[in-house]
Order: sequence, then C-alpha cells, then structure tokens
Amino acid sequence: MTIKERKALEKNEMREAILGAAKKLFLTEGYEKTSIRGIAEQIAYSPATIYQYFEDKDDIFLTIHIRAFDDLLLLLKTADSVENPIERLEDLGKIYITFALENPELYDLMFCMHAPMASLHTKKKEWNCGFETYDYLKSTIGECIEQKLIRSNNADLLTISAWGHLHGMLSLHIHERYQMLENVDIEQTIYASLSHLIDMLKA
Amino acid sequence: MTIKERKALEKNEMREAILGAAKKLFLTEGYEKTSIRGIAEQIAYSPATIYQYFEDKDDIFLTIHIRAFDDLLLLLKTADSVENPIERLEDLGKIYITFALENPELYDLMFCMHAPMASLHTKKKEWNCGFETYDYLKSTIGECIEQKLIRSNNADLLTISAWGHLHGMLSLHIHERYQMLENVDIEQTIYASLSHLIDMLKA
DNA sequence: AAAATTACTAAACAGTGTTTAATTTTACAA
DNA sequence: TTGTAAAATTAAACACTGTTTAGTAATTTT
Repeated sequence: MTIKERKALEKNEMREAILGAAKKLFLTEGYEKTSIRGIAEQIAYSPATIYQYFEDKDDIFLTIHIRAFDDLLLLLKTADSVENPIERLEDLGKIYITFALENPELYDLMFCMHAPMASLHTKKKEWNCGFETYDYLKSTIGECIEQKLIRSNNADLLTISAWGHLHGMLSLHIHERYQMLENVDIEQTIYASLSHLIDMLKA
Repeated sequence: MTIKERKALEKNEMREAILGAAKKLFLTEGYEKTSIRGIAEQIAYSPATIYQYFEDKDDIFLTIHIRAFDDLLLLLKTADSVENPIERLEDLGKIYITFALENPELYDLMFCMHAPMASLHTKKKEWNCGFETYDYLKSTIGECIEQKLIRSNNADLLTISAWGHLHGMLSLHIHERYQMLENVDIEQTIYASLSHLIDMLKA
C-alpha cells in the first residue's frame, strides 16, 4: 500500500465517521437539531474539519439520502424472485410501506425534505437514485400491462398513481396528519389500502 | 367605542400586520428564510415586539396554517350544490388538486411541515382544522356508500385512501420527486389519476 | 534536515430565535 | 394639569446556527 492509497483510505474513514455521526444525530434529534458542531463533537474534531470532507451540511445529508435509496432498492429487489408481476407489485408495495414505517426520518429525507434536492440543484447533478427507483417500479407495472393482468395500459400514469397513493398515506401518517383517526390502526390500513388498490387494478 | 375596545382593535391590527408580513415573506422566501427580524423590518417594529403578539415563530405559522384550512374548506364547500355524491367527490378532488397546485407553499405548511403540528403539541391543542376537513370528505364518501354508488363500504379506509392518493401525488410533485418525468404533464396526470380512481371506485 | 504539502483548528463573521431590563408612550385619577 | 400607574416598545444580550479565514501542527517529499 502506497502512502497515497493509505491517505485515500483515511480520507474515506473520516467521511464515514462524519456520515455515521450525522446519521445518528439525524435519527435521534432530527435534521434541524443536527448541527455541524454536534457532528464535530461526536467524532472529536473541530467543526471546520468537516468542511474538508463535505461541501456543506446539505452535502452530508444528500449522501445519507442517496445511501437510503441504495438500501431501499436492495430491499425492493428481494421481490425479483416473484414470477407473477402483479404479485410482485403487491410485494414491492409491502416492502415500500414497511421501509417507510420502520425508517420514518430517512423516508422523510428521501421523499419529502427540500435539503437534498437543493443540494443536487446547486451541484447540477441529476437525481439518479429517484430515477432508478421509479424505473424499477415502472418495469414491474409494464410487465403487468404486457401480460394484460391489469385494466389499464398507461404505465406512467399507473406508476405515478400507485407510488403517489402509497407515498401519500405514508407521508400523512409520518407527518401526523392522520391523528384524527384514534380508533383506526392506520399502519394496518395502509397495508389494506395497498391490497384494495391491487384488487381494483386487476383485469 | 371605549378605550378598551380601541386597544383590542389595535392589538388585532398589529396581529394582522405581523401575519401579513410573515405570509408574504413565507410565500416569496420560504419558511427557513422568513426570520422574526425580517418580519419586524417589514412592519417597521423591533423584533422583540413580535413576541407580545405571538408566543414564538411557530405560533405565527400555526395561525397561517389554520387560516389556509379555512380557505380550503370554503373552496371545498362550493361543491355542496352538487347532488350526486360521486360527482361531488370528484369535484372535491379537483378543488383540492387545484388548491395545492396554486398554493404549493401553503399546501406544504398544511400537510407536510412539522412546525405547525409541533406548535399544536406544545399548546396541547387539537388539530381541529384537519379533523374538519377529514370529516367533510368522509361525509361525502359516506353518502356514496349509503347510495351504493361505490364498490366498498369502509368509509374510513376509502377516505384515508382517497385523500392519501391525491396528497401523495401532490406532495411528490411539490417536493420535486417527479422530476424524472420530462415527457409527462404531471399536473394533468394528477387530474387524470383522480378520474381514474373515481372510475375504479364506481359500483 | 529543510522545504513543501497536507491536515487541522481557533477565531471570527453574519445570521438565527428568544429573553431581559430599560425606556418610551399611553391611560387614569387626584 | 400633573403625578402615577399601566401598557407598549425596544436596545442589548444570550445562546445558538452554518461557514470562512488565517494560522498552526503534522506529515510527506526533496
């Protein structure tokens, strides 16, 4: 290992340490209360050092945002083995719902918060992780259409609609907008609504 | 008019001035960039004065949040004249979509942002405006069920589902998560998805 | 060992929401 | 009208925030 290689490794370790501290604080304290000073304290470095490894605060959270998509996509791909595309579609929905319910803060960072998109914009980069996830869902819906398993042939409309449907319920739930439903198990209702949607779509 | 009455009037005018300045800055600059100092400057008073009329920053935005619900509910109620509940349901959807597309920042404040809910929580108040809107939508869906116009009889599930559906698409659109759809008119697709949903629900 | 490069940090800058204490303005009674 | 009490307003400070700069310390290269 050359010195250059070791240095690159150390640089990487430091980046990981910063990301780890940031994610930990984000999950326990939330985005606003996660400060550069707080992250620096966690890893026992000065706040200024962070800026040698990340452009700014949003850059750190864009990285966490992208990695959360990697995690979600990995989970979604466990449904690849399901032959029937409409069954696979329902499985994808269940995996998506479970991910959101188990990681509400990360879900918020992925699909609601403005910060990571703003960071992409200033960097003039594209939202590849979002593109990938959309295409993945659309391809399964496309298979359903090809095999004439659903009552529609507009893949984009169905993908926008299905994704929007699940996201809406999850988003309202996570943001405490379903609080009037005291006698309803909202998490179970979201799963039920997915089944209801799939049933309605079936040819 | 007694002095007490005039004072109450002046107090009210000041509150309105603060709210007006806050709303203006919020709509043009966003929540984060709307500062107490900025609001104070707009109305030519010192920042400390604001705190004689509002508990804190979130209290100001909770008031704007509640008033936005008043506006939305007033718009929704223009559909009261539509006799057929399933037609009325579609109209409610259209009104809801149009409101969100025309007032994305306010929509965000009403259905996504954490600040107003946190303010309610610390005040130990209930989210009445949300309750009202939910009940209003549910009552129309209830009429559809009573008249056997739709293929389901679970009013809560349908209300959660339908509201979630529209909210999801609007939320993803507003938060720039549909940016991969360059060749799709997303706003038109949201309206189309509503019609599609209503068609699927019909008995 | 000296020079050059890299890594790190103390301190400062400009901003934030909020509180306190002092001041000005207004209201009321003598 | 004047003195006093009450209310309204504010300057200044507090404890934060993200970020930058300039200088120090450590490391690598010559």
